[in-house]
Amino acid sequence: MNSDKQGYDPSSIEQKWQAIWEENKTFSPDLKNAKNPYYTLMMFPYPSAEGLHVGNMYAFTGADVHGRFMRMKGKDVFEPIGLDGFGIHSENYALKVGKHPVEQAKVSEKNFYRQLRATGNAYDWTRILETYDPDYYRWTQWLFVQMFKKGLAYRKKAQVNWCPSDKTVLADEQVIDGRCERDGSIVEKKDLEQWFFKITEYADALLNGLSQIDWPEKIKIAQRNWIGKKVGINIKYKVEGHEEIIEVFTTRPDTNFGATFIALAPENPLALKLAAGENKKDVERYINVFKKSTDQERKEEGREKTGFFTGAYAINDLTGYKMPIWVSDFVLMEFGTGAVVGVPGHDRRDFEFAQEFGLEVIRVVVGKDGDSSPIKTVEQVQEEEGKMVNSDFLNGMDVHEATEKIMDYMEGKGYGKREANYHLRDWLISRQRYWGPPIPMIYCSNCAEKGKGEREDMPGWHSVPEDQLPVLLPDVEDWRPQGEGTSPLANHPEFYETKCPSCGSEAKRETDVSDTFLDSSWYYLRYLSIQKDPAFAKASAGEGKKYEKSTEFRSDLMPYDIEIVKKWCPAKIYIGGAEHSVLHLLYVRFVAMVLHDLNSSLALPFQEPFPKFFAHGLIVKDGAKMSKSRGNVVIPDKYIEKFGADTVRLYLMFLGQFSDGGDFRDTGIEGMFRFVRRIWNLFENKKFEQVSPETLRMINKTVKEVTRDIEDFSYNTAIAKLMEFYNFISEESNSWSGETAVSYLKLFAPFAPHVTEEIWEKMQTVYGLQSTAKKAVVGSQKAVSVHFQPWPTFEEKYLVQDQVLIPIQINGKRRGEIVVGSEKSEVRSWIEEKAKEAVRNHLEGKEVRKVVYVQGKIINFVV
RNA sequence: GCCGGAGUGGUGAAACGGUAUACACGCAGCGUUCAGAACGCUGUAUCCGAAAGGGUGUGGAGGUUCGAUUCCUCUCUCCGGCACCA
Repeated sequence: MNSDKQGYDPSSIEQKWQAIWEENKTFSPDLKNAKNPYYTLMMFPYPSAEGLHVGNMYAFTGADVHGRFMRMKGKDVFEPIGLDGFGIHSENYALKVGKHPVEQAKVSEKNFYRQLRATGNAYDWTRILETYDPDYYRWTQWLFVQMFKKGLAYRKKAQVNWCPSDKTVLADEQVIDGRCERDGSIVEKKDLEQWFFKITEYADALLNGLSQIDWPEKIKIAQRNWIGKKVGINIKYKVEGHEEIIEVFTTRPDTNFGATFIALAPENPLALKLAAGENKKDVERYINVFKKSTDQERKEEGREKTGFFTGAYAINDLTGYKMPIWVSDFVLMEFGTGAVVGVPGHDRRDFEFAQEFGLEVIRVVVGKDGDSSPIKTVEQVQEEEGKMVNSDFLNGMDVHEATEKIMDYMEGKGYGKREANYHLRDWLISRQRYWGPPIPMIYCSNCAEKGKGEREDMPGWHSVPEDQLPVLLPDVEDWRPQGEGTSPLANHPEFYETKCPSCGSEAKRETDVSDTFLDSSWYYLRYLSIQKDPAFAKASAGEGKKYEKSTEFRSDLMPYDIEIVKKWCPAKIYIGGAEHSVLHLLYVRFVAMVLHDLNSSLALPFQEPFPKFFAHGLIVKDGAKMSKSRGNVVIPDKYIEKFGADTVRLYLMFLGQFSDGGDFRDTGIEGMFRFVRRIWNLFENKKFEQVSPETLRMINKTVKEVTRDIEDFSYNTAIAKLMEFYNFISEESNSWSGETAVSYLKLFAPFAPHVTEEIWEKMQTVYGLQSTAKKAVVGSQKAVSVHFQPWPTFEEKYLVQDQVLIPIQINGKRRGEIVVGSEKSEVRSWIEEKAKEAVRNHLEGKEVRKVVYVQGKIINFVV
């Protein structure tokens, strides 16, 4: 082989093509007229920290390969990108580097877009968006207003999660093991009045929708668990000597004949009401200690049960048993009714509690082990299936049957009512921070006094009229978090002082901002609706009236172009990380469902925005997720500079399965660079000739396999097959034709878009292959690009080999092989004879009892 | 504790129930070179053997099958998610 090595210069090639693509709007589809819309969406990045890291690049490249492939398959691919730049991530980074978030956003934006351009992804650069752009967050606020108008946004004083270092409240989804999702500080409880979204109203819809979408099972399971629907019964118990009724939720009413106590959550108001005399003091003290504790302390592993007796008793109607009523912190106020009925024989926690305080244990179920003795140890606690005992009319039934029977019975007697409970809580949406969209609400005390308001159930509250949006985030100097349960904006009368939209009197704006996850809950709709046409911009600035006459969509009047949305949505594929399984991926579904239920022309025609989701793997470094605090963030820039984006893309995609991710190390990246350069040299040096049958077979095989692998997101094996073809064709003795070269180049194009584009161009001008290159018309420009060429096809007839290798096994062990003409492989008896001969020495003295022959594949002798 | 996923060469990793280790990295030898870099060629699971050849091998133990990395049961280890949710 010729050892020419100077030719390939990635940086000049890549810069050249990135500029050409962007200038010609090569990858900006005509959203209105596209014939085969294919919306491929990638989760947009948080542009915080020091820049795009290789983990981001890995994810984005994988998504881009898919998009490029679909484009060559004839789809009009829309592949947008933007920045999720509002929110605590970015603000915390600004805090760290001591810069104003507005300033930092400008720096990050520039840097991220530079990096994103350098990766060579086929983004539509005419439709980028940033969540902190008033043109965007205006509509995030609009979304909030819709939530309010539909009764889905409300205020509630509640004990909420408070992160002391971020100095804001957090949603349940953002608390992991009692710690803040972002910085790991222990979350405290705080009584604050906050804005919530009623995601619980969509709990069943969110649950049921899961069965209709093509998502990884583990994400569906995570969402199912998070929603946590439990079907059971609310049972009412009378309290001896009191008017009060205690209501408990249970999924195991079948065991109710074994109920021996009641436990109340410390927050349950009944606890203090029922406690009397000496007991009252203890209960009060217990509740006070509880209030000061953190969730972390309360839920600590293996902690002994604590609690106090209130002195009161509830009556179990089934048995007449006087159940002592206790208060204990193992009972959660947020779940069910904040009270449980204790059946210590058949619930571990109840047993532990009963042991601690000497309460009676009654067995009512006998399990598989047949143990029917009194339950004395934790190991004996019977939580599984079994047969009922000591339970009157339930005796002998299995637990499932008994559960239905007893619920029917209780409902009939009026003791209780069937009920479903959910783990899912309403979405706490307000944040006491600066860097987010101000919540577009106004509170008027004048209206409040009169009991008036936009909504009957929320006197005094009005949403900001839609034509007054956005409520601009003011550029203030004291933007740092306060820590007093208010946002920095609460110090700015010039921001919050306003007039009531209803009565006109002095009123106050909400000063909290909304959660970052609201920003990202609808961005896919805005991508489709961005208008950056200069004529339009002028018109919307009041300098022209051209647009007013038309009924066309205007991005300054509407959040999204519903006609375009109908054409392109739901997105064909959504690609992103699985770490958002119960955060973003739940919220985005919820918001789509709400928008689907809008009572306006903007109502979405679908409920599930992403019928197909692909979860890419995570790139870690030294076994740990990349993060600034660990100091293991790898930025791709220096690798791109040294080897070119094509090499880095290939290298990342070759690491392993796209769904697996992996540990990043740069050993081997040079090997990939050598491969790209070899391809370059191959096209420079190898002459096109008559194609041989072997080459024809090889290229057809490669087309077949690479196509299948890309369809399966098995990029690493696709690249391996491209290498195999190279190894084959680089042999001096194997010739190729221009047509073969074209096919090969196309297969390579999604992975290495720049070098293939350069070679493609040369093939037309220098190598004189004009005829094979079809011109692609893109936008208003004519672009001749390999990325718009039809994907190569293969024909089965070329895949047939005239010689086949048949391995010979004896008792399943490989002992030899024969090479036969493929037409001969059909003749079983002949193959059998040949094979026997080939492994004669192994068969000597043995009796062949059975022969298994899989035509053209393998032959096995059983001896 | 519960629910997922994964354990294959020195390394990243391949294998519709049919030749285990494709492809690459690394390493070794050779060629090219004054020399190095780069490039090219050859070899590279492991054990016995000079070789031919043979034995053993996909975390471990069983099972189904003519044949198992692949399917089933049990078990160990690692990684992710959830967790005092009644």
